[in-house]
Amino acid sequence: MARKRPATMADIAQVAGVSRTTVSFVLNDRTDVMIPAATRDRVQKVAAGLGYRRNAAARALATQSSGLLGLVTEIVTSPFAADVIRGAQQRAWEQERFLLIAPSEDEHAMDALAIEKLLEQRVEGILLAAAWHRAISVPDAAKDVPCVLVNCYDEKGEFPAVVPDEVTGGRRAAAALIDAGHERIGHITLTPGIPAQIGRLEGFRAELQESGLGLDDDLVCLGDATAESGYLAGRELLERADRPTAIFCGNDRIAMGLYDAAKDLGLSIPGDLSVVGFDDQEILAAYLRPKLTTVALPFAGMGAAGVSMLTSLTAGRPIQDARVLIDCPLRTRSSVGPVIP
Amino acid sequence: MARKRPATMADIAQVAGVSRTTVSFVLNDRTDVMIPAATRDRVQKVAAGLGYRRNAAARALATQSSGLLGLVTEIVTSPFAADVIRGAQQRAWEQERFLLIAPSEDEHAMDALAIEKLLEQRVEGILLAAAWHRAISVPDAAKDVPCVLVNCYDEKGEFPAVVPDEVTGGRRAAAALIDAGHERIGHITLTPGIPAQIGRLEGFRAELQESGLGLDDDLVCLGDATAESGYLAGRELLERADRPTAIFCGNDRIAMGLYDAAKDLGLSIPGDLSVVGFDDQEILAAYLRPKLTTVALPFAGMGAAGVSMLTSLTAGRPIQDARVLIDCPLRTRSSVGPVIP
DNA sequence: CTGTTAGCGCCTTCAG
DNA sequence: CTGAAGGCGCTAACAG
Repeated sequence: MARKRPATMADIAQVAGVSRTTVSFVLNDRTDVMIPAATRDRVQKVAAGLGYRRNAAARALATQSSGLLGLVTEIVTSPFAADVIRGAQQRAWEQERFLLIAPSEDEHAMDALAIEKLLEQRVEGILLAAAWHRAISVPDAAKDVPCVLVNCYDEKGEFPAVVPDEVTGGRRAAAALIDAGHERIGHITLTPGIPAQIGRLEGFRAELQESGLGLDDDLVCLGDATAESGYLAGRELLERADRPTAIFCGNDRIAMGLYDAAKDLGLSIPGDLSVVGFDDQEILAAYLRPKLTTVALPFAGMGAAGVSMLTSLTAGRPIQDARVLIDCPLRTRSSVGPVIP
Repeated sequence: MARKRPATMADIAQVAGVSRTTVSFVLNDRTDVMIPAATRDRVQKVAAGLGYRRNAAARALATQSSGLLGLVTEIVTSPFAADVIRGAQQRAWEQERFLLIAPSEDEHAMDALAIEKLLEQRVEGILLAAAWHRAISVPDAAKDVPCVLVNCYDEKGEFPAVVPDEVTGGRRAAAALIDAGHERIGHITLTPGIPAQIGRLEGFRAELQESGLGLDDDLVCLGDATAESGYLAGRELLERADRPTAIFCGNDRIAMGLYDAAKDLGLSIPGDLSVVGFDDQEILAAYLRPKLTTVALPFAGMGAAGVSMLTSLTAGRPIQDARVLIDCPLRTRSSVGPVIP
């Protein structure tokens, strides 16, 4: 292990026989100052020779800017958090910034402690990401730097937020079913009252309305985001004499339960029943048999968008929209088929 | 947005009417120096009043220690990377350190660029995590700080590494099947030659051997880690007159393919065939029907263990084992049943 | 016990 | 074009 003290700019200056200023200029590629190519070259050679590596802390101290971004998220409990991290991380890396992650355990408040720690590191901006689309309360400390909400929003609307476009997602689901010729289409909802449930249903209903079909409220069953509820609601809907030929599920887990219900009733998918889910839970949706057609919740995209907004803000560029809706595209697989009379 | 310059120790000193040293002492809770409770209190009050927040960069510069740990991983391409991050992140947080993540895209060399960037941030140690258990070549730069390998190892064995105990995992799978009374047990391997394939088969074979059953080489089919290969190998094994009553799959994806093969042949699981997988891919294993009994690959645990090793090293404490094996526990679900003659 | 004094490594006016 | 000098916020000897 190399034990020797890392080379500093001063070392380079000494060896190259120039001043620290000159070294700084060439190492930072400052084009505004003219430095003879010869000097420039020599400095660079010496730097490389000494194995010079810039010291981020020193630079941060001097420039008063760390190049760090903070991300607070429920990393320990939510599998979705990982995707947000991935997207945010990737975008941050592209922008030559590092992402500092701090875990949040509090459903309600996005731990103030996490934010505090991030602020000590002098992050230039903070991303608060929720595992599921909802309203959160933001600790005051978050106001000390630009702050963007991901997959959540504050009641007062004080912070810019990037959230999934649930409504359009719902429309997409409906459209897929309508396009396949279905007319009796049911829906199993998520837990009543949460933004995802409201938005998805709203879009779903709107699309049906506009297509002239309309939504029969009788075909809307309340669920609660679990496979269990999907199974139960599925049985209920499918055991009716005039059962729907297609069902839009509030999420993929519900769809999974519905698959089981259909199986138990001897109904085949998509022959007897077409199904559309929501979330596109990686492995689940792709591995159900038949593969589930579903609307994707682009967590990585939201993370990336959040970082972009943040860097705009930290650069002093004001944000265009206070609320960015991220599109939820349809992932067509094999659970939707034509109506078979 | 609070625009005013953050308070510094000097500010506190001035307001509290003491020297910066004193402030530093009380704020760092240094017990080795005796400071009157009164002074201590006053300083703390002033600090709180001013909304003081320590400046990590300044401290890092002064102490020559950043409190940062680096993690290089294939975050963009591998879903497993997320678990390593989760485990590492959590452990790092517990130890009051931040984790800096840098993406690796190179299968072979764990990008030197990522390491370079991490070193610029003066991370105190680096974790190199691979998406699948294998040998990697480590860039020289990694030697500038303590470095631990996760889910991989270097050929020369120069770096401490934490890897899954594939062999014991293979034994666990065999034991589960043996305990259920199976005697004709087959195996569909991973891609031949990789550590996981070798280790799992070795453990599997050893356990069978020791139990007196032994492994019939005829019942070992070569696969390649995909569901496709699982299906094909599955058909081959199951169409035999003396088909095995149980099969251990090199991983969960293979098991999924095997499920399909069994289904196509009209064989029920676990009635006609017992199956054990490997990896415990979250959603997949838990959601296959019937749920898959499998051996877990504890990525989060490896990440956490890696961080612990790293902090030991950075603290100057030499590492006990150069190679730590992380246990792969059996996750018992519903795909293993008794032999039905 | 507390204050004074140097740096840590880098950036940035300001002169020469 | 290049050098000298000061400061970013904090820690750590070393005196008083």
